[in-house]
Amino acid sequence: MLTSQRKQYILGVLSRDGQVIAKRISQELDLSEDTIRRDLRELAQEGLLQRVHGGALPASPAVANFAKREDIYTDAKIAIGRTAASLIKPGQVVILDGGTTAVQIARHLSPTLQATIVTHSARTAVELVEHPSVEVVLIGGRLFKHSIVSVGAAAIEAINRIRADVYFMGVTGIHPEAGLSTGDYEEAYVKYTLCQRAAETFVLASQEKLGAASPYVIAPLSEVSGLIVEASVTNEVLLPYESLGLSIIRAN
Amino acid sequence: MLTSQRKQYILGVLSRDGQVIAKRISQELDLSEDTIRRDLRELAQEGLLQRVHGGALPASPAVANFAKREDIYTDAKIAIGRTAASLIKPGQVVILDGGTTAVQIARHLSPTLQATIVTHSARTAVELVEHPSVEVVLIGGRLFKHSIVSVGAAAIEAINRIRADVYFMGVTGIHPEAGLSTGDYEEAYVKYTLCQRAAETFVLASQEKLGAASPYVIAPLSEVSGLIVEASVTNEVLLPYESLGLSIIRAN
DNA sequence: AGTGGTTTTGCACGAATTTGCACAATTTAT
DNA sequence: ATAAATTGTGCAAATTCGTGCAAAACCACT
Repeated sequence: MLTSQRKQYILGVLSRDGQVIAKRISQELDLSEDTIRRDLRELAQEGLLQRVHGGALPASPAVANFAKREDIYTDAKIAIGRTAASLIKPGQVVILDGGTTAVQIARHLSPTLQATIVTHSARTAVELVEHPSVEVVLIGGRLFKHSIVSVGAAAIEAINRIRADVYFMGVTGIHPEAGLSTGDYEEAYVKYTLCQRAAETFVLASQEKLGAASPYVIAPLSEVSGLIVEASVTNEVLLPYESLGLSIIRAN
Repeated sequence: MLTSQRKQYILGVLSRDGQVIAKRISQELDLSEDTIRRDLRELAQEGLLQRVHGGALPASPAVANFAKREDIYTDAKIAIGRTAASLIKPGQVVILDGGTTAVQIARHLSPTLQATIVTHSARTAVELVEHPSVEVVLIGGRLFKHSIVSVGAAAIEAINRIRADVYFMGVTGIHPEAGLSTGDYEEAYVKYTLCQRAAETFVLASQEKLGAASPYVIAPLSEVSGLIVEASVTNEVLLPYESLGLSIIRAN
């Protein structure tokens, strides 16, 4: 990777996340922290970012506000997305759901990762076009406009042709007894089918989803392998899920 | 290998990979790094690329992106898009292709139009989410990243389940004898199949496509109903197409 | 063919750049 | 207040760069 590309990458992370953490970049790119720190120093010299202890922030506060405006950019979703992305191993076939958290996963895939990403979300697919080395399989069907995902018989049929290693599922409700649920009937079927076709399923469980239930049940919690939760969730809240045998992955 | 060929090769690598690494090129072509460096220096002098330590990057990534974005908004494409949109009647099943002109069609659909839009372009599908009353059917498959469309066996199979009233086809070449052509092998098959499944096919024929030919043939001109061209095209240029019995629709 | 001039190419060598490590100083967190 | 993390600096190794130079290839013309 060329030096100027690396700087572009850093600026990309900055505009995506609204912040840069030197240590994290060095891990993502497999370079020493010294090198990243040097880059940050130079970029700060050019006025492209503001150096702070531990990393960097956008040069002008206006940029930060812009980045945070959409709800895609909440810290929790970024953290969950990054954590989910880090679970993917080279060569795996991964199913990404629709929704803003899934978009964050797509954005945080290691730029050198070689994998196949299956998605029924046109939004996620468009995001993945930027990634140089992942193969993308798009599931077609009737478009459910609210969340820009394919649903219906055609989608189910296409999904049943796939066998994936892992599925990152987005939901609107996670409840110890009611299980996983969402707000659309067709979408619930699609999510259930995706879950069936993946060896492991992890649920993207931002704070407000825990303990909630939506009208349409996707599957009981026994069908999934674990939850990816934000760091701030208390152990107490997670207890019922742990006792169901789910592995809990904390994002950081 | 001739010097100018080598430079072409370097530019080819640059546009494919988005980067050039001097050492790698010298190994691939079995030449000294000095020679490659000289080439890079000269190409940079001509403004065809941007020299960086270790290799080279596109002349100006910002400019390239900007041009790509700007590309959607040429007057001709807007006019063609608006004209194509006006041809759609309520209740029809319409196939929209990928490409920037198709996006313009999507944007110019009457907001009260009730119709079904079939597309294999994730980009076009996302655009149509804004439209309140059209039903969208997304064709899935392997994602061809260059144009963000689904291709491959899965796409062909899904398309064969459809019967549409009209298909608006985008191409890169329209030639009286060579017929319709495009730059990707798989994409040509998808376009051909879409054409077969539509009662009528109109080709979105911006000025520069007329008389041009690309490597992969989609279909002869006899397979389509007509061309939608921009207003400024001379009658002379259109004569060969009219004599083939194609109806010519002028955008305005 | 031969010849003189130009271009291209590879090599040598010193300069510049990049990168990772050690270490001491500083900041942050517990 | 003490421990942990982060930072800047100096330094050495590796890579890359530019320049000068000579051999080879190519070209135009006789």
